[in-house]
Amino acid sequence: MADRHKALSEPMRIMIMRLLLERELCVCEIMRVLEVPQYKVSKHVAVLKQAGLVRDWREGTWIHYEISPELSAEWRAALDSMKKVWDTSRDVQAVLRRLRRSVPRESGGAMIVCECAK
Amino acid sequence: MADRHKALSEPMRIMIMRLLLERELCVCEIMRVLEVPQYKVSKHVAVLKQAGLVRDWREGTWIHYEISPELSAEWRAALDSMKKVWDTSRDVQAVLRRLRRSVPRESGGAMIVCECAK
DNA sequence: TCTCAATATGCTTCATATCGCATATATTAT
DNA sequence: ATAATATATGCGATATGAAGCATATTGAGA
Repeated sequence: MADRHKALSEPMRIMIMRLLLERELCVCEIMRVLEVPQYKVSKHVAVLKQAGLVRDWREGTWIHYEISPELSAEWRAALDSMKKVWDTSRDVQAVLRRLRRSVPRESGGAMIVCECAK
Repeated sequence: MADRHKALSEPMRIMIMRLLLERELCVCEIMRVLEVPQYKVSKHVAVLKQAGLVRDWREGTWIHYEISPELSAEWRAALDSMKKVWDTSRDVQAVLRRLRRSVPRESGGAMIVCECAK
């Protein structure tokens, strides 16, 4: 139980959870919305999975993540309350806007450019 | 915001928060209910205070802690949801029972015995 | 003022977490 | 089989956090 709270005690993981509360996403989408390197997303998402907060499944070459459908009613309600807390943050709002803009493809840079958000 | 979640990511601090959701308590009551040394309670409670989750005030020689009355409506609701999650834990239930039994005074041991719960 | 109870804090040690980077794995397409 | 994309993972370095113990602070009372 404390493990789940610990998983939720990291800014980037909070962001990821908030995004997944919006809709399921693959790793490359998350990295582009948050503008962070791939290994960070993979690792943080692994912590959330380990805590039983999210679930993943594979579709071809990429992997999707979503809020675990096996969460108890109590946890679902708690996440819903936390969502309202998180949404009072400017940073969270900004990231949600980026998500809704379908994440326009990055031009250059050192980051890998994926094609999953067709 | 992540600081508050971080403050809530520690088992003992979750316990303390749950106790304070029941009623305000002084440090010596908390240490006897949880059966932990004084310095631990002081330190953990300091983290909660630093995160703005609790407030303290002095009454003579002892110091009382309570859930901060300045929390936003969102945070209040979130704590209430978390409370329901926490209450599904056997450990939490056991501690709550100990609290309701007015914390019978410890006989001996290395711990300081306080008199605050007259 | 001296003592004691209640609480806080400084310091060291040990464990855990995160970052950054490189590399490994898996899947699809050629 | 080879190449390329998407994702995961192992490792070293650094940072953060908690435990334990000793000590400091504060207030009440003799």
